[in-house]
Amino acid sequence: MNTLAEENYLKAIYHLSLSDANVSTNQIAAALNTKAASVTDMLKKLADKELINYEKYQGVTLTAAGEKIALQIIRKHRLWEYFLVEKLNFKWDEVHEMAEEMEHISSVELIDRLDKFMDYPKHDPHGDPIPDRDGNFKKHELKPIASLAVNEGGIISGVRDHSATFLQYLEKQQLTIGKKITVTEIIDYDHSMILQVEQTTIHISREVAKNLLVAI
Amino acid sequence: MNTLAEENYLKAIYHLSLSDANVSTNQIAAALNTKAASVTDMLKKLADKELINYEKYQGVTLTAAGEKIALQIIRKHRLWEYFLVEKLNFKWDEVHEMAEEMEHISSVELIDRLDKFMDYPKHDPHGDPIPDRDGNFKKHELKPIASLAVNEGGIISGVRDHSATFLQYLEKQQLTIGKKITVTEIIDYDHSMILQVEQTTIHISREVAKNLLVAI
DNA sequence: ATTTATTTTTAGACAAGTCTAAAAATTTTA
DNA sequence: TAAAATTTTTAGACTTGTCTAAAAATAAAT
Repeated sequence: MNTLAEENYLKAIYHLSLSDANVSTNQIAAALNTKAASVTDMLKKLADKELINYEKYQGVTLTAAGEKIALQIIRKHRLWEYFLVEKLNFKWDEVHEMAEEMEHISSVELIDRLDKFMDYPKHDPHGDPIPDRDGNFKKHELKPIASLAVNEGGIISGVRDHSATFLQYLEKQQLTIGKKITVTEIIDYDHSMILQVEQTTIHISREVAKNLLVAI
Repeated sequence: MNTLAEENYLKAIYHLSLSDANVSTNQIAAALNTKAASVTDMLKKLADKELINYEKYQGVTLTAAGEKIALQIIRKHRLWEYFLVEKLNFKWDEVHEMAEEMEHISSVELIDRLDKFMDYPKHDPHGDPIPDRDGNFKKHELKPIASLAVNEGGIISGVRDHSATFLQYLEKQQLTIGKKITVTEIIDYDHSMILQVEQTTIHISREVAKNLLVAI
């Protein structure tokens, strides 16, 4: 089995790979709040285990084996988040830290039974897709509200920023997963947007619009 | 906070304290499957943190602070075991290893909500009492079936041996928590016992009788 | 196309937790 | 109660994962 640190590296590399095919040492250091030297040490270990493809100074990619492990950890993280929100009534901005611990519980049988217990949810409380036991999931085609034009709209289905402060802001504005929104106006000056959400009108900054995702 | 190793030591010392007031280095080493030298090292650390009372060669006891931590870990272990059996349908002989990992999830809020979710169970699947959030529980007065005389009986309410093989044996014989038993005969030769359990008669060895507990 | 800046790696060190081997303390036995 | 056996502790070493400081490689800029 892999250590906790190894699992966290694989997960970080997976997430970073979504934006950049080749992930750099510094990116990983920033993501894991550690130093580049420590990252280099760990990359050697992961390469020895053939979980990543690594050549000095060239950054890394996950091997098939590494990606499989990363997806299993992400599956566990998201299923536990769903559990915490749907069964234990935590709010969506409270569950990340707990799930960071719970994702390292090793039993596969446990997570499969948890999945069944909750009736095989497809998305976590933030709208992120939950991989099935084989690591498969269909990555939903979401776009930031910032990319919409006036009179376009969609269903709020995910966030780009998972920070508690952003989630709390969305909660307060009732901009939660599943709500239907339409862009009614875009302010030239600062690219802020005015949305129609059910009966109410909400004004959001470009910053928010870039981090809130809708399905068309 | 405490490391995983520290938590495991405190828990082991707590359990060993139930039989012997002063717990020896070797007892701890045996319980944790480690070496006496390693135990000595850890005892120094725990003593520095004032979680145990330790004097060289004299064995250890938990301080109030140490016992509080031990009871919190035991609370978590038993609540997760209950969850695994009652919600995820694991069998009582399958849950120990998983709970050993889950008991180290740190959030207190999480465990309190889990407790509420399951409607505040009083005992885990093996009959062991679950401490409340303040560490309080009433230790049930159980006695081994081996201590009963002919025509005495009681309700099966706990086990002394928690091994999977013993639990599987009990399951197969239908000697499970809650069953009412009566001793109908004790064999002089080997002290084995014949029990009446509902409609059936079961013959158990003295070994089994010593490890199966009843409430009178 | 060199110099400058940035990124990455190497080298050496440290803390936590473990080990083996040997010394010290305690307990048992004769 | 002195020798033998057992238990516990000390001493020194190893592994994992981390760090800082400095060297090497790569990228950017004049």
